[in-house]
Amino acid sequence: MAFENKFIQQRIEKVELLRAEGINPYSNDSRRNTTIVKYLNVNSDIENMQNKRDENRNYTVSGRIKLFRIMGKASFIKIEDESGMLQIYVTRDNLPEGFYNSTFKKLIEIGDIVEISGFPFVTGQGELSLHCSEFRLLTKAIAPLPEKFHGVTDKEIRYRQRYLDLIMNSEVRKTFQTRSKVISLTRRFFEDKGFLEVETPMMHPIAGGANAKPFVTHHNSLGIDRFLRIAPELYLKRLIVGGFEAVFEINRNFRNEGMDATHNPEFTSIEFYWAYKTYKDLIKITKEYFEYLFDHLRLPIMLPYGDLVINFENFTEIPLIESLTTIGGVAAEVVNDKEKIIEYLKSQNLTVKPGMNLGQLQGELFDEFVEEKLIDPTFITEYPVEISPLARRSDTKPEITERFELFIAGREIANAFSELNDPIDQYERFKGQCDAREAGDDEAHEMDEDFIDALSYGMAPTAGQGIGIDRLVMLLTNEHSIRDVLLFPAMKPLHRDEVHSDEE
RNA sequence: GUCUUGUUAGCUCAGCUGGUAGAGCACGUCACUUUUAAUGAUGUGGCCGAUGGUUCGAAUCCAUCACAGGACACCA
Repeated sequence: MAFENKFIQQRIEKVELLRAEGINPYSNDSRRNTTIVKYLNVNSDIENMQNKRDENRNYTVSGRIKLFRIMGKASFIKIEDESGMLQIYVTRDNLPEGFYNSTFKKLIEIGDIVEISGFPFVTGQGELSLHCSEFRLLTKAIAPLPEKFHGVTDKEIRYRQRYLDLIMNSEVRKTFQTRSKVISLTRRFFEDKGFLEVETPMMHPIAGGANAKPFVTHHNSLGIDRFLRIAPELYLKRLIVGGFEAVFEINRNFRNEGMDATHNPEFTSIEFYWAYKTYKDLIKITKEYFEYLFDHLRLPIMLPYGDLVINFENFTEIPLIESLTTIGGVAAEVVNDKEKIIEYLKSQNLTVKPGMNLGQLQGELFDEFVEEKLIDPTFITEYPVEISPLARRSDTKPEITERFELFIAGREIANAFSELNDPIDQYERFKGQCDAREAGDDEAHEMDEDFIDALSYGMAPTAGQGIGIDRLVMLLTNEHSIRDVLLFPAMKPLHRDEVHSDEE
């Protein structure tokens, strides 16, 4: 039941006492005329003044009370707004008769949002503060804040009640400010290159564009199911067919899979498609993009990430097959022989799913022996065609595709390729995926005949790329769980009986 | 999905081999007009995650479940 907690009860009584005194505990007429950081900057000259004060200046600031120190007839409190923290000096004799003793000391407390007017001065301890001459309550908090020193550290509380985390941990706010900047810079970078931002459907009749299981939702008036999109790829390519030559979309994808430190059911990506370009051009623009981000976010080229230091001037390129031997340490005679790969994987105590083709086995070798070793930014190129159902074949080596994935800190950050625009080849590859689906691979692509129709009208040679924004932000903010870069990460419901279940 | 660790006051945490539950902060009362997690005195505050079991007796031992963290498996 709401409000049953005894501390909350106590505070609700204070709300009633305030109302009885004619004070609105949820006032709506804020008169703030500066932020805390501006106040601190504008008044930084006070400490050089003779009395360390200037009673002719007057400012009104607002914020949440974070610390409350009563010392008889005077008090120090600290209030915090989005910009920073400020100390306020409150004395009985500078406030209306009786206010200090009966209202300020009794009914105002940590967590309340207040508005204070007064003049700047520097305390004996040397802290620039505000000498209060007018004190107003703006919003009463009836729930007590967590402990002032340790704050809230319980991850479950931090994720489920993110607002509390944000109140108590100012560095969390910084992470999300950085995230916002990354998205805004990404948008500006591509716009400046002439890309058009577009929005394509989130509800798909066929979930395509990636190997993943979709969420299903239902359209009542049509009486049909729809899939939450797993990727915008096939729609963006239809736009290239339609004549747009450079498009991008920054938004959510949904995948019906497990959750862990690097997976949330909904995640943000940018996908961009660029006509008359190849994956080689994408490598160039990707390097440029990182340079742009690092420049505008003022990040060091030698970026610390956990125990690692990543050198963002050391971008390298290596074909996948080559990486298996030079980085993965797999013998050269093994990597192109299906039977030898199976033998090798088994010798390393790895289970091999039956029925895998050569390309899939090479992918397995890469995942097992190479991926985690790619710390500095590495473009792995030339992917086997079997694991790249939407990518264009190399003109000289038809068994591989013009594709790369970018790895940083042992993790995939981007996936890109010259797009397959041969409608018949695309049709055959979809059919291959359908066979895999029949054989039990529930993440294989489905046939999308409308997309084949689109390609039949001719899509200019095009290169396309997707970048996982969440993982990119993790990297740039030195966070190691995707939940720490999502404001409201997916959590299981606390009480099963409060949610609908289709089990009965 | 598997393994593993955790869940005790609003928050941060103690609680040993089973014997009626503890601290700090917060909150209440008192003192204090330059403090820095202010200080001193004093008091209130608990369905020990849930359900079963073992036992004369369970926060503690056992089982099941829920949620969370970590690792592995799969994926981006």
